[in-house]
Amino acid sequence: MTAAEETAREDAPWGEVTPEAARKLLVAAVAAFAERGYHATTTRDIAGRAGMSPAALYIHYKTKEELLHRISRIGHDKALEILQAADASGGAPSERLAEAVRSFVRWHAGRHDTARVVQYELDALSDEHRAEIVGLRRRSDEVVRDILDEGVETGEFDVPDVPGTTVAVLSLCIDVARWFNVAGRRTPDEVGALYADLVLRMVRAQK
Amino acid sequence: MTAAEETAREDAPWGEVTPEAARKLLVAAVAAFAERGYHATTTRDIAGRAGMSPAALYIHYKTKEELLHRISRIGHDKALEILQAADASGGAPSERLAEAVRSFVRWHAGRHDTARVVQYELDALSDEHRAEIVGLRRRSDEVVRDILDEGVETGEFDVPDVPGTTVAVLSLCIDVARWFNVAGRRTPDEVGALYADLVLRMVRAQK
DNA sequence: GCAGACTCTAAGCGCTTGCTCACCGTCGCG
DNA sequence: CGCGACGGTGAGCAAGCGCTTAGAGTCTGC
Repeated sequence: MTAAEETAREDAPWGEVTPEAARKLLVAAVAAFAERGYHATTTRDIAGRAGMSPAALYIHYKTKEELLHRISRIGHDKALEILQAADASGGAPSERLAEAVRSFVRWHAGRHDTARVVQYELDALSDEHRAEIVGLRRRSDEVVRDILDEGVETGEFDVPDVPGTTVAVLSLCIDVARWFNVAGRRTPDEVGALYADLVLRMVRAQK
Repeated sequence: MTAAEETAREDAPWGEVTPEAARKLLVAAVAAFAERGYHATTTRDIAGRAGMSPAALYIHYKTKEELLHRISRIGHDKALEILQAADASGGAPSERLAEAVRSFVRWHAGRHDTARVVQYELDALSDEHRAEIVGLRRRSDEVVRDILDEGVETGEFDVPDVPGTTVAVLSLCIDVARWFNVAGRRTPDEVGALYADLVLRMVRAQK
């Protein structure tokens, strides 16, 4: 992939899904799952939104659950990538923590339809697929926990309970996908900034 | 209702639901909805868990959605009551905020099956029922926002964005229902104490 | 001791669901 | 030009869904 193609792929969220018909179906499924939930969405609904017949879905995906799995997998990869990028950005633990929260929240707000499916439809996955996804989530956990540990070590943070605070920070960010509303007053950037500040207060970061 | 009956009702979560068969069906529905979600749960599943035939459900409830509505209504009443009780307990804003978070979180952890249904199945309600529930949620919002406002006024809190912080505090508490696991290491009391501390840090409460 | 109300069941109706299959148009290629 | 591969459709199947109905058992009040 050239640099230009890579940039285009970053800008177009589902650029890695080909051919185009498969991507159209997947985008339609994200919208439907986010709006009504996985179980309340029918294959006819997905195909209809994509402007295709119900049978077309089964040319590109074996089952409806495979569609959910592909969405969940790509979304979790993206979420982990965001946290890792923030961690790799360098700087003091407090800077990296703030950047992690800011960008993680921005994604959950800006792509709240995708995030809602990714975060709240785990139970609908098959046992194998769920196990795979849970592994990715554990790695996201570790990125945040490691930053907190570092900050405690340098004395920058005052956190008596690192595992508990890790859960709370991630929970706070993830739940943005549930309540965020495009019609609301705040932009994803604003929510990201607010939440980064709140989390720095939680760990009592010393500048 | 005598004081003794009131106490008994408090201890038994669904004590206000009568007759017993209706309560058994409702308890079964809470378990099933929490485990698999509203749409993935069948009326046969609910009746089976209650040890009854599918038709029995329709003697006590007009539809499956009415069952969800009763659960949601009772749960939201309880949630609001918890927050109001904390607010009415007197004391400084920081004490009332801590008590509100502590008891609200304790409920979301201890009754995480009920809370999960109450907080995450709103979309499955009919338009009228959802509107009623949304009204209750707004009142819960107001309790927390008022405490924050008071604390800012007395100078006890340092909160630049009260509406945003209100959303964050409630979101943090509510999401406990999603991740809390009985098999996990923490008790509801412990999570409540941890979260009360984290929230006091978020508002930079001065003792 | 029996009428009537109440609670529950067995059976099943009409419909929707996830998914399949026989078939068809449109390409690239020898 | 003929032909196989590919990506699509219309129709429909088996299963499961929410919910209904006819009738049976039980309990209460007179």
